[in-house]
Amino acid sequence: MTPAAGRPSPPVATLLGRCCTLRCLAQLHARIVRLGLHNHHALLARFTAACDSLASPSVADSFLSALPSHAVPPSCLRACSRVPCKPTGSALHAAAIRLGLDADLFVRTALIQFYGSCSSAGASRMLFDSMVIPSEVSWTAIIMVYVDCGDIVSAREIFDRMPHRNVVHWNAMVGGYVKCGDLESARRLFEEMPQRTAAAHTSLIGGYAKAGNMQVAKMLFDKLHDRDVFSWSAMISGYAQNGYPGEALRVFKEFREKGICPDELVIVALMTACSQLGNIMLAKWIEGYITTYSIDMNNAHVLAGLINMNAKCGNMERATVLFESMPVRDVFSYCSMMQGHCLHGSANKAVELFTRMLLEGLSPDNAVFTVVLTACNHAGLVEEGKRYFAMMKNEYLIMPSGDHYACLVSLLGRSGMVRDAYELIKSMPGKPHPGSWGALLRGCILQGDIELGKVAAKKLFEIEPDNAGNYVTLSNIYANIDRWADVSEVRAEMTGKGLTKIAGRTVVL
DNA sequence: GTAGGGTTAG
Repeated sequence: MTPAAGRPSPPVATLLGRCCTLRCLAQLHARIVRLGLHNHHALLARFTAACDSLASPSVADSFLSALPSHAVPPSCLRACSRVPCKPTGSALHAAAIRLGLDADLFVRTALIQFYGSCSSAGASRMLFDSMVIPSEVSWTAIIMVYVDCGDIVSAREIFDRMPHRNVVHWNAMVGGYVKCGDLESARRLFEEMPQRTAAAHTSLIGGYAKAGNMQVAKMLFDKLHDRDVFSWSAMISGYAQNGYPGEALRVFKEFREKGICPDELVIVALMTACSQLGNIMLAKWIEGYITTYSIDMNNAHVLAGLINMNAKCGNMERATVLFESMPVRDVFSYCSMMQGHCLHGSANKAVELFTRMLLEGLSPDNAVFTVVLTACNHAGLVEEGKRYFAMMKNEYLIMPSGDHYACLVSLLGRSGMVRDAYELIKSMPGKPHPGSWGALLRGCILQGDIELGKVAAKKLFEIEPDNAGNYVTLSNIYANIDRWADVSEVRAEMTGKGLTKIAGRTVVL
């Protein structure tokens, strides 16, 4: 019995299922060819599935000539769409034409998706238009191509001229409106649906949640009876995203009572809520919960969430273990770690991490600079603070925001350099920033610079006329040096404007 | 053998 005619050698087939690196895939490919199994259908299906899961256009490319089969182009094209890799995808297209496979429905649909993924909606459309009878999936593909490139009008035109629409088409169109932020149209189309699916329902919930409208999101959720893990996670993350961690937790509790198996996204949403609460017991419980349900801890979102949650909840040891275990650290994980150190009084460690991040060749973004400047401020590192501020502007070409300025002003002010801080504020472009003037005022109080403090306070009265706290702060400055006449004057001005100090709020000097 | 919904950090 020749190998090609016989059953595939079990080891190869089994190994393909387990294959998780390109190197392994290449070795298996060599073995397939050596054993003459490259025309074996079942084996090819496994091979292309492995190509698919590894999203490897280069593998697809190099194996193309050796594997002329119907099964290859669609899965390889999917790999090219995911990256996306236009040269290889186009080469596959050419090969498909050469092999006479380009009219195949699966190949054609994969090509429509591929050109869409590399922003060539026009090419997708030409391929679609030349189809005699597009499959249902081809219709979805062309709608999604237009949705993804933001051309909702063309998507709708296609949708309207469809001879037959199935639920997936409706879902895609409703989801398209949600994606482009047109909730009105999404809602209208949703109401027109012959069957309102959980998928369309969940799209809408996500859209309203993203727009910050949790009332409508909740109303839609209450109406949805066949809730699945998607709809629950949309609600939990909606509440968490909008700063209602308590509500998020409440919904999660309800979710648990239903006995539905959580997935990575539910966990990510839950961790967002926990980070806001800073509840270390809850954080520990969540990690246990993750293990119970075999959630993928190596999932980038899960890992980032875990690091962030532990850092925010004060478990820096755990956060550090997770951070160091990452095969490749990114800007986000660095940012979470730096923030955690900053929050828990180890500003110097945050600054150390920043320098390590630069050594690793990562490019800090504006959020990272906010954290590192905050850290310098906490630790009183004047020289470093000035240096990073200049680095941000000159090396990374990031325009400093009001918050960046406020950090540096605060740092200078607290270190006795109130006049420098004042010069810095005066050099700020744009509208006067209350945070920076407030930081200057606090610096003046610390340094006992009454004259400059008055300037800062006056400026704050101007830009925040309704903020009673500024008046209180200025009157406290006078009170500290026994200038009671000035205290009464400021108080009188404040009450004259109808402002009263908010009960329970104290300004810590 | 293909398609549609929910994704973290400031």
